[in-house]
Amino acid sequence: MQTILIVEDDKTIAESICFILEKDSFNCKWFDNGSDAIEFHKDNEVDLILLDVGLPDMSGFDLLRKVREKSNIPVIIISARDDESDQVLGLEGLGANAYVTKPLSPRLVVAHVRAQLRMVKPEVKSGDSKFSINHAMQRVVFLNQELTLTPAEYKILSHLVKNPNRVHSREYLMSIIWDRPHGSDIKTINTHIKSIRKRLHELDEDNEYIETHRGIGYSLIE
Amino acid sequence: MQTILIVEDDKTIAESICFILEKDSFNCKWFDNGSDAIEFHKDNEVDLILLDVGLPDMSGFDLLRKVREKSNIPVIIISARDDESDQVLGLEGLGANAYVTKPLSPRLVVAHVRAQLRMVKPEVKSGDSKFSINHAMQRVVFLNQELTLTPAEYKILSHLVKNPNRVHSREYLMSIIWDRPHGSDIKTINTHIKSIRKRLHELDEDNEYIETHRGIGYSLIE
DNA sequence: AGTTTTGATGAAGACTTAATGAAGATTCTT
DNA sequence: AAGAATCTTCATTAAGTCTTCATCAAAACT
Repeated sequence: MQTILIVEDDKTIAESICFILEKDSFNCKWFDNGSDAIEFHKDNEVDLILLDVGLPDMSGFDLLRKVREKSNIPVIIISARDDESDQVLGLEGLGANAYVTKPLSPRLVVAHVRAQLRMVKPEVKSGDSKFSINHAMQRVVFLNQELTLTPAEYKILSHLVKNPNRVHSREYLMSIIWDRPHGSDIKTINTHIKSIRKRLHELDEDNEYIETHRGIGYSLIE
Repeated sequence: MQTILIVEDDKTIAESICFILEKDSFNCKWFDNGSDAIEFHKDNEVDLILLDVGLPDMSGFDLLRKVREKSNIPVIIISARDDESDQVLGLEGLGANAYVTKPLSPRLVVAHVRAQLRMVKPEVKSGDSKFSINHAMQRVVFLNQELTLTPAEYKILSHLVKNPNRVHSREYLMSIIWDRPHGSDIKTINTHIKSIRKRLHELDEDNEYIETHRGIGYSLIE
């Protein structure tokens, strides 16, 4: 599932956008200020940012600048001002991907979100991976065998399989296990990874499929 | 050079947009009607389409539909109507990538064009740098090989790669390694640079990519 | 040339982070 | 409520990484 980060201080707007996004099966994360959003973006996997430039604590442009230091994900700027120089600055100077002006309907925002994401993930490659997912059975298939996994293991591994060759932070993997915030130790992930590795090694003891990225998290290599 | 196809029946607008695009070294091709544009698109390599939906001979939406039958290139819709359902139809239903409404300045249009093209070619290989960054894997790619780096090394090198040909002070590089102030010796950087150099020399022993600037810091040369 | 400053180098030790095995807590099932 | 499965925590061990230090080399300055 793709995660949309929405940075918007107007609660009503944020909520209605989130509502539609979540109905469209996006994972939506809302912040009403810039610094929390940056913090979240640092540790988590975010696929797109919806950014209101009028924030209480910092300019949306500053936030965008900070985000762009680290990543190239699509950013859609939402602005109350129809000011052209702002638009040019955002799009060209700071590397935003789209610029929409208020008033706007949530429906329209989602249309923009989809338009951007369509570009990023053009083809879902179903190559010759040793993994596949039997979604109906909640099973991960590895080397043509169905793995017996616990619910938490399934959630983690199926996510890794859907997004291989990509580092996933422990924080993010935690958020996959639970729907709601849950104050437990981040090291729990280590233990789950350990048991997933054990299961994989039962079928293929020669290869290591899950790679550790010290200080960050794990990735599945194809 | 990239070719932009502009479909717009207002000659003044088209010309001023073309003017700026060509100044920005795009190749710009203008049509004032849909059918000629489709004809051209069929036989030629086009990188982006700027499309006015109010055309004399056919609806811009029909044109978009026809284009989408065979290609996924970015399409920016220009519309005089600020009608929301049109926007949603264009973006979501027909797969446009952006939607801008008149009145608009050529400058702004070009900003949108650039924003779209940036996505298609995510890492601008400006010149053929031997470095690029695989952000998803938290790896620096050097001579098409992924480097195995420690967290500190990754932070330093990826920053150098993003800002090449530019001297970075040790103090600044320190601040990149840690989020919070950390009272350790500035010479630590020397050691990190040493190990980065070692890793680079394993793949290319003949060239020195990191230059020392006595009394200041280091830079990466392309 | 000699002195001083600054950087490079290699290696040791401190520190941080992850893997592991096992025990306790929780949840689910029967 | 008992039992099984699963999740989380904890202590220990292992591995990897960062920093420091001593020494050597290079450049800059007198």
